[in-house]
Amino acid sequence: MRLEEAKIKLQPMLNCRLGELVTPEQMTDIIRAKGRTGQIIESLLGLDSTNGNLDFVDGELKTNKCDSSGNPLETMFITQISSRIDELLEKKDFYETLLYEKIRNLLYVPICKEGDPEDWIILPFVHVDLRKSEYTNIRLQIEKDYYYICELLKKHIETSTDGFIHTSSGELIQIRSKDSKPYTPIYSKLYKRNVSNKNHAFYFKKDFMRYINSDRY
DNA sequence: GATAGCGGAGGATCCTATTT
DNA sequence: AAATAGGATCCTCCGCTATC
Repeated sequence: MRLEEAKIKLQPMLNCRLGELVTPEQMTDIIRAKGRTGQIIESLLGLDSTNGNLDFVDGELKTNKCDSSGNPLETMFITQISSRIDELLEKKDFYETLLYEKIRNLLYVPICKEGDPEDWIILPFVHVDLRKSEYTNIRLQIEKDYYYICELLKKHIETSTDGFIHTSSGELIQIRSKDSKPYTPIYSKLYKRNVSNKNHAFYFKKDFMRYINSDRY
């Protein structure tokens, strides 16, 4: 499925309560299973999830917890880094990274999660295509953030007391821990040792969502 | 050739300490 | 006291290997 097709399918669901769209059974455990809402949206769109790294053939879907005005209440997960740590430490070209592939063409769907799950609302989405000229500034800022974060990671590995990486932030994106027990340590071939006892991931900071919200559909 | 089960990627949010 | 930063944690899905 292409991203544009998903926009059309999503259109009638905007401003709908979750209770109107799915059964109570589908909402079971939705609080504890943090990613459930995202998976529900995927299934409502009819995504087959057999698409390699991306949700769409040409882009990615992200949902995030918001208040009723669409203000983001959390940072937004992008992708884990454990298997690609050395690419980052070598400052691989931004446009060749999985990070860029994941965020290049993004359908951002804020979900207002005030009240009971059946009353949660799918808010109007934002389509962020970083290749378009209107997003040039944001793209360049993220590129800048990326190289800066790569530098911070190296600095942490070489100078922190535990020799591990720690939260590394730019203006719009950051890397911080992301794992569950049992942890997956991050091993660097470059340094020939573990550079973290648990996995980490790229996240969008809230400022990214605030920025793109200014042109919500 | 099936099926179980394990590990890592993917769906995210929660919690506590620190800063403002 | 409220907001942000930094770290921790939760569930699901899927592919690969081990085992049937």
